[in-house]
Amino acid sequence: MGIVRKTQSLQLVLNAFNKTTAAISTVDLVKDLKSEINKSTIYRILDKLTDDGVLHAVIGKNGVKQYAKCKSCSKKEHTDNHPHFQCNSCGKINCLDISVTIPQIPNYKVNTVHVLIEGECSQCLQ
Amino acid sequence: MGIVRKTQSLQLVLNAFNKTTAAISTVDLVKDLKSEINKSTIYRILDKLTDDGVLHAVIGKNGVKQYAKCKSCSKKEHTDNHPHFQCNSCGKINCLDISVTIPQIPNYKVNTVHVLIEGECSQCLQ
DNA sequence: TTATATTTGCAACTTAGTCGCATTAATTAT
DNA sequence: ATAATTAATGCGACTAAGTTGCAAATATAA
Ligand SMILES: [Zn+2]
Ligand SMILES: [Zn+2]
Ligand SMILES: [Zn+2]
Ligand SMILES: [Zn+2]
Repeated sequence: MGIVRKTQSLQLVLNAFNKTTAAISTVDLVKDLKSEINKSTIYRILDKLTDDGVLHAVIGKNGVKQYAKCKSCSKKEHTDNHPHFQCNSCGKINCLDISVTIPQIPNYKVNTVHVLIEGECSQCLQ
Repeated sequence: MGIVRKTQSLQLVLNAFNKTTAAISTVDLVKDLKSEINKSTIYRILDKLTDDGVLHAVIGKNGVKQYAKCKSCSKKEHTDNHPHFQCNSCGKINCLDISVTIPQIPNYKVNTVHVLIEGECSQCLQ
């Protein structure tokens, strides 16, 4: 159930993600594109792009979902499993290129690990 | 702004958390106590218990907030910083007694690390 | 250009969470 | 024990995020 047709709405959404390396929250995206795209459409496009391995969702520290570009994922699977950093000052989330060691836990079968690091980003530190 | 008076509603909420080691979502708590406590009251009590270091909030994989008992926190600070495990089958979140190594990241000031491990819990593996 | 199937906009809806305010109940003082 | 004080509660109204069905629009294939 991914993207089939190259529509104007799709282009606008993709443009938004090409303007920044940071993740974008659905709410912000809906606000930014309010005059051009209906919110239902935005939600639907984000879902499809996630299915296609173009975007991945990140849950921020307050439980707010944001989306960011994938680097090496496909329709088949999201291989792109990395930690994220969220700044306490500006709120922005960025993907991190470091790897996480998946801990083993007795009696549990570990599947995926979500790591969200909180702090101050390079922009805000200056 | 923590708990000041020992009310019936407070007791009911505390009882709910004493019945299980797992985290409880606000929605479930509101449902379970619907006949006894108004939902506004539940939200307010959860906030206060969090301020008091009795409970801590955990954001689940879908961004849903859940609460779990703290082990060694106080009104002053939540020292209780540990990873959590969420089961893909039953959805339950449990606190983990393992420690996380906080990675250093160039140009960023790291403050807190949230680790959510997804997989199958011991109950569901049987 | 026409036919087709996907995508979109709209409106209505659901659900989580918040807020102000009058009432209730826990605690303190008498 | 009773009254006074003040925190906590219930209620209702509200906001905001996200979802859904369906008719109209638009991208693609024929
Ligand atoms: Zn920042
Ligand atoms: Zn990422
Ligand atoms: Zn389970
Ligand atoms: Zn915990």
